[in-house]
Amino acid sequence: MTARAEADPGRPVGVRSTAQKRALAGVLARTTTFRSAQELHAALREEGQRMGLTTVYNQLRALADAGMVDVLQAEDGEALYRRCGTPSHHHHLLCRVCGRTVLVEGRTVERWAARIAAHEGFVDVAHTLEFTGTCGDCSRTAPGSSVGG
Amino acid sequence: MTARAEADPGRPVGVRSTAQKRALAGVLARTTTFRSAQELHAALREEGQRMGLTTVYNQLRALADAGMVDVLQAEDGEALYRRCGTPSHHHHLLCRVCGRTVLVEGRTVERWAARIAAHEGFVDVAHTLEFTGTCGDCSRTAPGSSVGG
DNA sequence: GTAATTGCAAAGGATTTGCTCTGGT
DNA sequence: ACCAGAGCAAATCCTTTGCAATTAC
Repeated sequence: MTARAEADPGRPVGVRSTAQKRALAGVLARTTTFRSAQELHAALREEGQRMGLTTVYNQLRALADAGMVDVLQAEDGEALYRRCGTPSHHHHLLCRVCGRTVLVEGRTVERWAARIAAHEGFVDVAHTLEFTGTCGDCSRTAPGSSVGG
Repeated sequence: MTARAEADPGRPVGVRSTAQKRALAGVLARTTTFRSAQELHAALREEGQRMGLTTVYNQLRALADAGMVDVLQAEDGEALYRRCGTPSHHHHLLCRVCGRTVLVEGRTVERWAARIAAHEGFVDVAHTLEFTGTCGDCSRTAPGSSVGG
């Protein structure tokens, strides 16, 4: 999905403030890379937080719905989350080795999508666009993978 | 994924010809829409073929690796397959109601991806781009879903 | 006090793996 | 005969659901 439900960023999700919500928000605030629900859960546990996996999933979904975190699908299908810094719609270039991400502003696809939709008579068109590659640091460090052939 | 392993289309995958491979090839040949491994398996079973789910997955993966079928991820994460008609890299606009797909030639993204990769110092950059919407027929038939708000 | 939240346990669903039997060549 | 390939059963993995205990307000 692309542009989704909008919400006022900065306002807590849900009606009550709990230690779990705060803890998760804390980890997300301190993290700059995309992390899976499982990783976040593990991280929370490591720092001594009492936190259930279910709650992590619940919270993450709520945060995603509220537009407060970005969600992307890793190549293996796992969902990765990160706090959303840019409110506008955008995409990411993800390093498959170190997980580093670069923001990619995507005015181009947006327009393209709209044009195609109109041309084909489709409505409610959403798009998924993700880039995965090996960043400069990692391609120098890690061997292997070059262009096929 | 973008450019993948290349193979000679038209040549059977694997060394031996089996009834299962032929049956799967048959269904794929007769189908114009993307279908999940599970659906293909069910279809094969219905027409009386003796076919195991495992085999469907194995074959599908082999065919995908050989570039003989297109694979795309549905919104719910399920993988969908269809025989590949166009050898060149392309994308799809998928109707989330009836499953109809429209081919989208994507020279644009290709170039864009290359430019971004170069600019950010990434190598081996692949991309995933999918469009989902409701096609004209379905938006007329099925109610609901209009632009959010 | 009351309902939102938490989170364990179990379910669910796609895909893979272990391993043995079958069948193509 | 020999090994690629078929396929059942069980295992994985991520994610969701049921539901009772907890706790913010």
